[in-house]
Amino acid sequence: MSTPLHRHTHSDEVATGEELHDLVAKRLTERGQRYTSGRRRLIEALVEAEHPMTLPAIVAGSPDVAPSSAYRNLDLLESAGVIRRISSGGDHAHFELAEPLLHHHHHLICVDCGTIVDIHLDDELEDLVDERLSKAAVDAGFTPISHSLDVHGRCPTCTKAASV
Amino acid sequence: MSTPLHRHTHSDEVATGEELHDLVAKRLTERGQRYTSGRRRLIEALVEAEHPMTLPAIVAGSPDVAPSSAYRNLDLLESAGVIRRISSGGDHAHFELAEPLLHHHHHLICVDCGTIVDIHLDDELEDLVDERLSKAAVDAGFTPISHSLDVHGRCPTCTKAASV
DNA sequence: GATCATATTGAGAATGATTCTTGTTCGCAA
DNA sequence: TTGCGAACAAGAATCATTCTCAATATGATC
Repeated sequence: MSTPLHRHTHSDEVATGEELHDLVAKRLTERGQRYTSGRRRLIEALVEAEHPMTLPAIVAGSPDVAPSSAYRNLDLLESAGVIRRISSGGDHAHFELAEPLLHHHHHLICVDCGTIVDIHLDDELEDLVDERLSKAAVDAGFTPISHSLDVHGRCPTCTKAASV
Repeated sequence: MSTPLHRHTHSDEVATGEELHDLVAKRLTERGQRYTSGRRRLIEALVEAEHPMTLPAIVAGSPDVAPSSAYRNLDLLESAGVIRRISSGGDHAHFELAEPLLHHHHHLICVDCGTIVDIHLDDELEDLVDERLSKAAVDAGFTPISHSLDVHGRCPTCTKAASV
């Protein structure tokens, strides 16, 4: 027995533009919470960046976002399932849009500077990995929710810097 | 082109007992550092636990280890490649023995309590994943070093607690 | 559109994990 | 032994994160 950890989303299923914000609003409303302008600015920062960002980076790029609110709202958006926290990249956690808003994908993480870049695996391999991991989890008594697959290495910039 | 990220280790290649400590000592000596009793206590705690541990857990279990020394030495052992830091599990980072001292493996991480349990995939799948990830990394200009594969879910205890 | 109850905000204080500092101790080599 | 540098431990300092609370914005209801 092995329940799939996720359903692969295809290009046309990923929300974009106003549609994306509607989906976020819906998620929050369902939980009795509001999609305020502050929260929207956080989501917009993540959409525009097109790669996972740290909290300081988001705050630095959006002058109207107070740090204390950023911490609070990033937590809230995470527990609403709208964004995802990635803890492996260096000092700070990185945030990205969660799966219905973005394709299922994995990460290249630079061990030197912490930069994170998205990568995709083909569906076939993804399904295989998914199935095996679910099985292993269930065998250990765990209830699987999702999986993450990271490659640790050096980004182009740090690779050059290291070879000097 | 895709360089393997790691070589699979087999049972008989994993160092145990005194052999393991010799290997750690060698790694440190190569870097002009000593394998002191304090550092040895940390390694022993990780060997005995048989699963990744947080720093507070290690300190709590080894009365003679001062927190400030634990931080310092865990960092040092990590940069010597003897232990590995896992950042995804809850508030605190977890530590485990690094690969030549332990088989290549992956983790089940409880989203509620942060507990981490090791799992293994068969070599065939492992090689396939490895190859595809390396290719993706190289295509993006990254120099791959290792990969990690985590399943996020609920441990048996927290699964029960959640269903009440 | 005015009012109300409540969710949300943001500035700064409080917390708490991690890192630094310092004087002391230890380990290795001569 | 003796000496030198590495390593140690206790506590101070730092800094990211969380908490507090008065002010504000929001959406529902009239």
